[in-house]
Amino acid sequence: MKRINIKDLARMLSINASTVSRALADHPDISDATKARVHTAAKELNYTPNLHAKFFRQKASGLIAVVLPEFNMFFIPEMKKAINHSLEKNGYTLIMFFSNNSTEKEAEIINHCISWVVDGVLISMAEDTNSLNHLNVLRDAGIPVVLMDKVIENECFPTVTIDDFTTTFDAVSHLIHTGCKNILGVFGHEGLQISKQRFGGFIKALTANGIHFNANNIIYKDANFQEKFEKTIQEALYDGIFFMSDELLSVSYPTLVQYALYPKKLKIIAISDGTFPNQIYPKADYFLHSAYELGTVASESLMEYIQDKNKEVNHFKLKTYFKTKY
Amino acid sequence: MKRINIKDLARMLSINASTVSRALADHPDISDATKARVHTAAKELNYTPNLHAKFFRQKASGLIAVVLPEFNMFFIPEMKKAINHSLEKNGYTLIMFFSNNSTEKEAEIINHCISWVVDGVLISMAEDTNSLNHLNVLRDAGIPVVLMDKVIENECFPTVTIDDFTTTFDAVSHLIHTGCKNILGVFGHEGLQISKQRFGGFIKALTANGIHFNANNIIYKDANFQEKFEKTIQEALYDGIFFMSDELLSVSYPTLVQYALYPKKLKIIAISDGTFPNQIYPKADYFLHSAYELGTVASESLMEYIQDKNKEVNHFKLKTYFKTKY
DNA sequence: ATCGATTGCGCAAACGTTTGCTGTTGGTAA
DNA sequence: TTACCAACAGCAAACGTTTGCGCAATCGAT
Repeated sequence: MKRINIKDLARMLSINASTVSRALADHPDISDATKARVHTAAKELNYTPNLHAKFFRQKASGLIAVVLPEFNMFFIPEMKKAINHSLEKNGYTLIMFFSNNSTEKEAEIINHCISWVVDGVLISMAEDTNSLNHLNVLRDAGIPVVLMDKVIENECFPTVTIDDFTTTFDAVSHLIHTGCKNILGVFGHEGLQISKQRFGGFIKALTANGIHFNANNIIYKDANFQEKFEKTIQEALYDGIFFMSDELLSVSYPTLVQYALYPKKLKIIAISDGTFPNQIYPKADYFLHSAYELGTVASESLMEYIQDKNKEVNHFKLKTYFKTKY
Repeated sequence: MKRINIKDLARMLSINASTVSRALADHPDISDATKARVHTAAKELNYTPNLHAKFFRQKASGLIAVVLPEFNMFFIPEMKKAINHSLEKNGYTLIMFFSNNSTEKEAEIINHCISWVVDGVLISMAEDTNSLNHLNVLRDAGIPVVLMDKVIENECFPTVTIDDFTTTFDAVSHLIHTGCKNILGVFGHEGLQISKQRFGGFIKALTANGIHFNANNIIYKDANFQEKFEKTIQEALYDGIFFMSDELLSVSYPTLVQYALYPKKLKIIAISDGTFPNQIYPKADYFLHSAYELGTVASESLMEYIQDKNKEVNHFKLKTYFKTKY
């Protein structure tokens, strides 16, 4: 069945296409009577606008691209909800892209964003991305960008993150203050800036409390993390473990229970949005890194940059909250 | 900075826009020399095509819409990966929409798909959707649709699911054969067809094994599921629990451990893609409902319907596999 | 040398929508 | 009455890309 368009409607109502367009857009130039006629006809004939034609003509799409390293089960769903909520409120539509933690793919996607004529971009960087040069095309095209969560500190693009250093410092200090002396820090991909920041906080917490740090105190995520983790916890007698993320906690947890370490023999604390710590028992302590809050702040911030293209670049650090069981 | 388009390129190279277009598309009519000139110029000047103009002109977008009830942490990420993988292989691009389990929103999205000029739709229905009438607009527009996972059985639209009845029957039978006599079945939203199907298999398994069924043997998910579950497991002495999904297992699990029921006092089995059962210890038994396989089959099936619009409607039931710990 | 086929490119229309401008009414104030 | 303004709707161009068609030049076979 042929798809019906504005011209068809116009012909059938014996009015001009421009009138139909304006009527559908509730333009003040059009009388209520005409608007009513148009709307009923549109409903009747099941008219659906062609968005590509619309975006094409308007030279704007109302689309906001969200570029993420992976479609992770943790963090991402909540963050996406938050972003979507605040975008919809402002009349924008979200469109998601995944880089699969590949810098090249990330660069491709960014060019793709221009092809999509997006009005703004929210991005969380891939693991091994260590430069922001591939974002310059967006700046050149006048498309605002906000980096979030997995970012690279810089002068050009605004960022929204948690205070990685301080949060980790606080989390590890908490372990120490509750009696832990031999702490293992479990970190994400070594190249990530957030890993480095959090590692910094980790070290600082140890040294500030007079605990000597050595290589046994730390493990990074890599291809065969599970085995490495299993080996590690058998080698030394840890009394506390810090997990940099929900994901790391979730893959490590079964091993901890299997070796009867948790909850009896050691304490754990994580930086987490609270998902996994509440899916186990006893529930784990964590510093709440709210995915929802991060998504909200990042997208609202982006809205501001869209409205005021000259708004000065700033860097937002979200607060984190200590959450304990019960 | 002004965005550069095909006409700009054409002007600068003193050739026609159509030649540029064909050169970029690697059309055989264009000489290799010209193609080279065009490509280098395009790269040089950072040309990015305007997709909306392209899709608009072509009257096709290469877009496949995936409509899902929610951005769940279970199942969805894997399924999305599978779909994306097979779509990209075929030159299509995935675009996701979420209905938030609202039938109205679902209908909205479906109209939106037409506006997006998508070439096909993969859809998993919202909880309370009980008719497929809102899909007719797609059929009228000649856009192929494949229902997956959370479907409604029908004659018009192809479906891809697991064999809910049999899988549940097998899962519950497994509990019984390993000695369980008082089994609780935990099901999703009561309105969902998959809940009904799985419930059917549940009953059948009980009665086939001479176990009398009563209201205490079953609990459906609703707003305050957690409390209901907690109350339920205290009231009767279950020796086995069947969970219809990963999600239900994950929200129930802490309670089971808290009351020291799992793993000592009862067995559990779930229909799951294996995520959560492997995030706990001891790992839970489950019937593998492979999200990846479902995504793959559904999208490949959709490709076929796109290629052959007259392909007969069929209903695919995926096999499930029993998975035990270790 | 002739004819037909092929190669390489240009011309112009078309896709559906929006929007600046123009024009026609009818009403109101001077 | 004249002049002006508001309300409403039509005209036509424009957005960037693709594509059917046409045409000239070149090639190969006879």
